[in-house]
Amino acid sequence: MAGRSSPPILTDCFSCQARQRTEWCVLNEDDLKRINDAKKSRQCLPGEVLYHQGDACRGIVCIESGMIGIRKIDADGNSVLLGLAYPGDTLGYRALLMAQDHEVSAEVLKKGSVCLIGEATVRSLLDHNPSLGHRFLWRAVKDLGEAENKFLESVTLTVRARFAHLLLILKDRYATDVEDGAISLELPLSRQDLAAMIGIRPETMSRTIRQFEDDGIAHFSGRTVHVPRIASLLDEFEHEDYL
Amino acid sequence: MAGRSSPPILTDCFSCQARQRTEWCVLNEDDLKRINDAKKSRQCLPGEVLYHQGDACRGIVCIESGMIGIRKIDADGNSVLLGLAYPGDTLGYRALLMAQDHEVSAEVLKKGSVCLIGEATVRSLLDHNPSLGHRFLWRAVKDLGEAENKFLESVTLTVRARFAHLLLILKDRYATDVEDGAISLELPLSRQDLAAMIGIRPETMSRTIRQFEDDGIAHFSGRTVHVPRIASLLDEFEHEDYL
DNA sequence: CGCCAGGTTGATTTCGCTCAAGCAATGTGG
DNA sequence: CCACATTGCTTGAGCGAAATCAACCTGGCG
Repeated sequence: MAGRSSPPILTDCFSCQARQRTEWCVLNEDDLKRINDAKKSRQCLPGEVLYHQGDACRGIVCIESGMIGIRKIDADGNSVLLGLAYPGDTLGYRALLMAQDHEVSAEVLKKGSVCLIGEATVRSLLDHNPSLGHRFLWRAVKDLGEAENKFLESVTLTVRARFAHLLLILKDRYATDVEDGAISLELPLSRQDLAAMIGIRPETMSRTIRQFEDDGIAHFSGRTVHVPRIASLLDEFEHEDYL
Repeated sequence: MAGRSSPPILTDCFSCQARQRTEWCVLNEDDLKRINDAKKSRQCLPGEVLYHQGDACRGIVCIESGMIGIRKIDADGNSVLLGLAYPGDTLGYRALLMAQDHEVSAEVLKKGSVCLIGEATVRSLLDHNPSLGHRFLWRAVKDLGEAENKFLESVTLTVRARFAHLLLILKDRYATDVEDGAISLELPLSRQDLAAMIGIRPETMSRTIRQFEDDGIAHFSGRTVHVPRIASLLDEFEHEDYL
């Protein structure tokens, strides 16, 4: 499914809606022009892989629209979704900075468009614009904190608790409808991808969803979830065992 | 055990052995003088806590000698050792950059000396010396990669495999004696801290060590370990199930 | 229509946690 | 100096959560 190359499109950094949210918002007119000239935009479709784990890093990817999944696969073929990336996020900066191959894959989950910016351009901008480096530093530090939390959770919390937490996180972005304590959300992910996000097997995901149904914590129908009481998710998440 | 404040000592950044390995190696004479004047050095003893999870961040800590453990504790009291820090490592930069409280504790594991550098000094140096920011960026990106690997391992590998990997990592620093495939190492950690590093219970650590003994993979006596064949550790680590 | 990927469900197993006891080394106060 | 806590480590018994193996059931899609 991957690899069918999509048509290039015309996008303009100056009018890019996502730019405000990116690390690039600190660029001045000149720098913005440089990046605008150097970048290549293109559409991308679900299933497409922007870069594979192990690929040489040729530059970075800036998401204008759509959704990208960051996936990591170990030697035994276990696949884990390390995170989701949205418009304004910049991908691949880590491999670029470490000057090594990509350690993760970036896979399109929802159709959208991305811009590719070559290694040389990025390096030159970084060298000559300190505040750009600061933004990336800030970003890396934030990601680092989240990664450490995930490790902590994976070794201390049960699957139920981790799934509850995942739903709480997805809520912030996907809650379509909120009324005093009750929410409903449209998940952007398949069941297997949900499973991959908390590092469990698809079967276990199914069963955990079943449990939440039976316990009245949430109702699942396709990719839409209805949670009558957000508080119950919080209970599951933090109140591991309330005795 | 914590909190008995140790005597300040005199240390000079210019002659600091650890500096070559730090982010600060990019400082010029002037900056080095500023940091040298602003810093406060002191000895620290095992058990002492340099800063607690939840403390406000007042600056950063630079390790001149000794060993520091980075610990994170969740709401239920589960303690995990996220990493070890050595001479040349700089701690607390994350809380400082994010301008928030420390998310982890830094606990002295081996006697040594550290330098404390105030928030204002660090910020001013960062603002006015771009390459310092680049060094920290590089460092954060490296830590991020490691953190993600730990998450991946925790959800895919067995305890045996994770422990084998931990030994392989400790080997690089603590292998006291190597002869064609056989090594012996002096662990810097108690059993419970070893357990905390891979997110398991002390009892499980005991049993895993027992297994390694029984399988002839390693021999443990106190804190010294003898591994007749390093290859067997590698097998445990990557060859999860070879059938 | 057959095929296949995604999802659910059931039966079974296994790995690691919990609870509990015991033990050696160390410390501590009378 | 001994009686005693205390702390770190080990071991056992039992349990429970999640993985594994396997069947089956959809809903697209050629």
